[in-house]
Amino acid sequence: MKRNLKITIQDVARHANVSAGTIDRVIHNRGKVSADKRIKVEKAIRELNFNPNLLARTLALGKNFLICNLVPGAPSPHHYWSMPARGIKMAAAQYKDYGIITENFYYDLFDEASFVRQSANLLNANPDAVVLAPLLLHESKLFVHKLQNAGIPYVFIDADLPDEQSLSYIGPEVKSSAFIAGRLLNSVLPGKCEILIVNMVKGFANASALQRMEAGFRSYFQQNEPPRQKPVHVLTINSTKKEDVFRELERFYNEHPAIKGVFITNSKAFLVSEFHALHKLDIRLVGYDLVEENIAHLKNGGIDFIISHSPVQQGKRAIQTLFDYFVFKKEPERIQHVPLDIIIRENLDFYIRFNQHYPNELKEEY
Amino acid sequence: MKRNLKITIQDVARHANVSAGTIDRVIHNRGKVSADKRIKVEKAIRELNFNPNLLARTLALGKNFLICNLVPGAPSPHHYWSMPARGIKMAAAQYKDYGIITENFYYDLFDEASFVRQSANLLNANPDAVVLAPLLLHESKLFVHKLQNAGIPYVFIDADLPDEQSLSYIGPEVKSSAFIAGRLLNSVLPGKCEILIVNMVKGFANASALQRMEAGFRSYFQQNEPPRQKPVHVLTINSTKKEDVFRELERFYNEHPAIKGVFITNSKAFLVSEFHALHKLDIRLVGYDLVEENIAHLKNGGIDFIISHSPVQQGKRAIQTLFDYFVFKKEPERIQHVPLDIIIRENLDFYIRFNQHYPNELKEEY
DNA sequence: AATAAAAGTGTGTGCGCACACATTAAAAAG
DNA sequence: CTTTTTAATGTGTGCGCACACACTTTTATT
Repeated sequence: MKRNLKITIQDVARHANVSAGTIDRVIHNRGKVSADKRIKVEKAIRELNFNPNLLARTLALGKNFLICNLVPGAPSPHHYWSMPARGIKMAAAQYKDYGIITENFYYDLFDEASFVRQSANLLNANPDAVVLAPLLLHESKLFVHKLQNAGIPYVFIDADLPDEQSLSYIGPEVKSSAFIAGRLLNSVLPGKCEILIVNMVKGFANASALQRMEAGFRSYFQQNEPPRQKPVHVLTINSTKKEDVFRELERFYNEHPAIKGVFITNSKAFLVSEFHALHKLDIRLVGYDLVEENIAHLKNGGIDFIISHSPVQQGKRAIQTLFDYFVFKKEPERIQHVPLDIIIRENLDFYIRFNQHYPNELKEEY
Repeated sequence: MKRNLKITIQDVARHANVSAGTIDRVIHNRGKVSADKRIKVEKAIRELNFNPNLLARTLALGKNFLICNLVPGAPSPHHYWSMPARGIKMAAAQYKDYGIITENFYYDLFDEASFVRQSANLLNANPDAVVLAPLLLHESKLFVHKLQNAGIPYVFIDADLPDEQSLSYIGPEVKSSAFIAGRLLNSVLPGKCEILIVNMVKGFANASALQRMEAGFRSYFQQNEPPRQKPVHVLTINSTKKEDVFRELERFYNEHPAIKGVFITNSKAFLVSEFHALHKLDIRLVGYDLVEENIAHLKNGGIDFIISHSPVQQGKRAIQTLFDYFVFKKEPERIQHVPLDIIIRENLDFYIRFNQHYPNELKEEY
């Protein structure tokens, strides 16, 4: 516990034989500074390795930035969308003293009207930046254009709209992700069998992402090295309700008894796993997202692999990106692909513990 | 960009009809405060949801904490130990304004004397806390006891000494890690073949960790579900030099031609991969750590899986943990196991980009 | 040469907090 | 009922910075 030995503006001022104000002018190249003093100051800054104290700066500025998040609501704390929300919350806590304020607006994935409503509410809040999960294609585009007109910067998480002018996209490269799913699935499959992709969609969520996923997955089985080259079927179910899924699976499996591996393109792999358990089917499963139910089925062996797109990190990084953008004026990378984490029973617990439950969860006590 | 709407001590003071000084006394329960005022103040704090501004607090306190790190030196920027160092640097940059100062002391993994020397230097620096990679068992214990006597808290990264009183251990659970290695290796192996564990050790680094690794790895093959149950050999090479390794491998493979899978317990899997390439051997490989050479061999297919213990995160988390400990007086968890990340060719790039090269790398410009 | 207008520079205040100090009220001692 | 002691409370300063303002030089204008 030592006393401060930091270089301050005053130190630089003394060293350059000018006043603090001049240092300030040089740093922000505001106002008039004579050439010789400017040079002296720059020299002093270099020599002393002066680095402005971000704390003091933030305090003095007293500026606040309002970041509004428009993401799907999470019906329960174990729902997928509670994870990005958690990441956002963590980052918000971390940066709150720096003037970052966040406000969440939740919409219902299956209710376009709710998106429209909430996006209007969001605009009313007059944000400085927006974090958006653009899962409803059409509505998202309209909304984004409004942001564009209002000059409000925005970042996408989870899904990208490559044609739009977002500051950044933070999320997976779904094609590679699905390719990996193929590789993992194949590694636990016998040489000869058939494979199924299961889509569950209500409405027209993000059809293009689904297509890229399918393409990525298929491309693994189209290469004919070792024992790949398996028939790949697709089953699309217009619901995520258990009874609907079970009915459709039953029908499909009856017609295709050679299916030995299934790839589920959303976070509902556990439903398929339940079905397999019920009918004592020995079928291997790869799915997405570490939601509570998938965790359970990973543990009991019903699911072989889960690919996780670090949803918590996505939320966190979105806020960090905007923070850097505002405070450091740092232009972010247009695309920030998240890791494609391979989760199996054995590394599950470590992953969850380290990534989800980590601190900085605001401490209000002292 | 809004003006501040934060609750300050002054707000609380007005609301409770007392002066700022009294609020301060209540918050830090320092000095004398009458019962009724204390209650009023506490009520006001609750009602206004007052939260002290960490920035202002840090600024006012002007305290500095010196964290000294004693870790192996990295001969090149792609060496394994440059990664924890990077994490430390990142976290140090993040927290520098909060008064966290870090200083690094590097020792040579294969030179006990260097450890002793550097640990003495470190103590001279009079640190408030220490981050230690206790890879030299004996010397580390001696050193840690000195810290203990001096009342200096410390955390371990990468390896644990469970008997010591460290604030926290941040690193892998090696047994599970090796078990996963077994599972992954087996997934790319034919039903019938033999398996090899390769240890490369100079001196007696951390024999116990090696043993736990072996045990974890073996335990996978001792379960007799599907097609496990393979003979597991061990080859220990007292060197990491290419010629030594090649010679030993050649000798061993001649005697054991049925080897089809190898598990390398340190970060030198690429050496074995090179050997395989040279002799056109079709042998599958699992190893540790995303060092540059392993990355290359993952890409060219010579290595099938790399398990990564998030070395960058380890360094980062170590500093974060100490920061929370000092600033928030938060007692950390004794064990913080890092994720056991499974890296294959296809998720490699995403992993590296996202985890290693992320910003907050100090900005020294203006 | 006298004045006006820039250009260049220094000073002072406040951000929210911690802490030393000054002040006042109440209790103990005489 | 004073005087001391002690408990209770208020005030003022500084942390490092940004920014408004006042001030002093130059330079341009007539």
